[in-house]
Amino acid sequence: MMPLRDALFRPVRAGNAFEETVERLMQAIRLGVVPPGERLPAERELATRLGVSRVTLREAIRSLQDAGIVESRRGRYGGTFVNAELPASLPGRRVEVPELLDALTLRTVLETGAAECAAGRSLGPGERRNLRARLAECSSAELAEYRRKDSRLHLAIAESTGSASLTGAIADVRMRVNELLERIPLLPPNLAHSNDQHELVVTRILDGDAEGARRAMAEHLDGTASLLRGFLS
Amino acid sequence: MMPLRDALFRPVRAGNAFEETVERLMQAIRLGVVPPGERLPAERELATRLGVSRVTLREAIRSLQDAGIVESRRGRYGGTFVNAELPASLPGRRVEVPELLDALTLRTVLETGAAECAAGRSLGPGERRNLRARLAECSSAELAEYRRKDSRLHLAIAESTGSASLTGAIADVRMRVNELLERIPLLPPNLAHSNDQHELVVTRILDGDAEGARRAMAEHLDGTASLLRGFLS
DNA sequence: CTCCAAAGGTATGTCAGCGAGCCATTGGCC
DNA sequence: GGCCAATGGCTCGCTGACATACCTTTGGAG
Repeated sequence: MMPLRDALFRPVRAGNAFEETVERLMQAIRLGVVPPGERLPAERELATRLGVSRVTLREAIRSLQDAGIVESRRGRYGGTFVNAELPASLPGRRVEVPELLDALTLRTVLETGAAECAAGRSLGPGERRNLRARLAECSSAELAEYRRKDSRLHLAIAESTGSASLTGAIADVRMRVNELLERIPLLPPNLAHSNDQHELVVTRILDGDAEGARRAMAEHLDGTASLLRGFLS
Repeated sequence: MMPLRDALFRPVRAGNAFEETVERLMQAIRLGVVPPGERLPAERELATRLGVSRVTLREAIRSLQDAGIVESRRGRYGGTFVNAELPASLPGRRVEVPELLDALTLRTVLETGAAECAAGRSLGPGERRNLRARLAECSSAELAEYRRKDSRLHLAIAESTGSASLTGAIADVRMRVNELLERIPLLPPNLAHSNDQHELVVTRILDGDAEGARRAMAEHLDGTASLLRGFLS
């Protein structure tokens, strides 16, 4: 049973401002939106965009520095840069099965919906190029960087729905699922299969085949979903 | 263009604790989860569930009292009750078109996905009864209470996916869309048509016809979506 | 009738988070 | 070589939010 009120009277805030800020920055880095070597926006601008004070943002950045994830340089053309070598993430807490199913359900709904929606729009040349570029990056990715490139492709698909809320929701759920995926091994055969599926999804989106894109995405997601259910139950 | 970074470096918090708490309470009331005449959870419990201090929760409740939405009674078996007669909501701010499309896109993805997912599960007798009850309530609703009963039915569908996150996301997006819908008139013919579509969606969910449930929900949502696009563009 | 449990109402001390301003460093431009 | 704009680094006072404790009201149980 999952009473409706539990879903509505859930916590208003996921954590304090500091924690949520760290979470956001990690999201941008782990999902490959700001790749290794690149610079985050300047503190003053980033603080404004995140709706957080510069002091709080700096505390968050500081904790990423301590974790070896970013480095800051002063002076003009300075800034905060994502390290080229990202440290392996620590194993998180134990995950309950209901929590897992919840995340997987939401992911399926959001990502299959996004694929269908993206295919149903008339994409601009920039968007089409973006999709193809992310697909190529993903195919040629090493094992160590695969999850990041994979997420980056999925986010590109989300982005091409034109809905910022949808994109944000997908980013959030991907963070939840990736945290779980990091506990199970990533094997080259899975990776090759995944690339084939990506190709199919992107092709159908570019062809405007909404129903086909949805089905291809559903099949793709089912792969990791059943892997996860197997490993964590 | 909707750069990916805009979707990720969005504000960490939608407002201060007080505002977000008011929003949550309004959500429960406007979406019909706590119907007129019923009692909210006790302050101490509600504050805990919302992850907010009792002082802040009380400020929020106070502002709902001032707006004539709830009333508080002291003593044992007292509490905070939703008023039987809810005041008409004030016309909100002007809405931009991109914001509208964003909300509608997200709604379509979430709700068609939820319908499909609900149909694909084996629902328990309680869930089946719940769906039928909400459907009946909706059919027999007066104009004034239609949006609330309608939302309550859609939330029951969301709930029967078993995913709390999905249910919460649907509640959020419905609040956004309802705010827009309140600016356009609700006519009896629309209402009758809507009821037919509801019936179709629920029937297909109960029959386990996932693809059909999705299509029926998509059609249902298209109705209000095109109405909205017409009125607000 | 009395008591008391459960609910709302109130007060207070503490701390996180904010805004604003200033300092320190750096590298390109003139 | 000197200037200066853009960046990170730092400080201080103010306010919102919180935890905690206590008070007041109410209606049923005994």
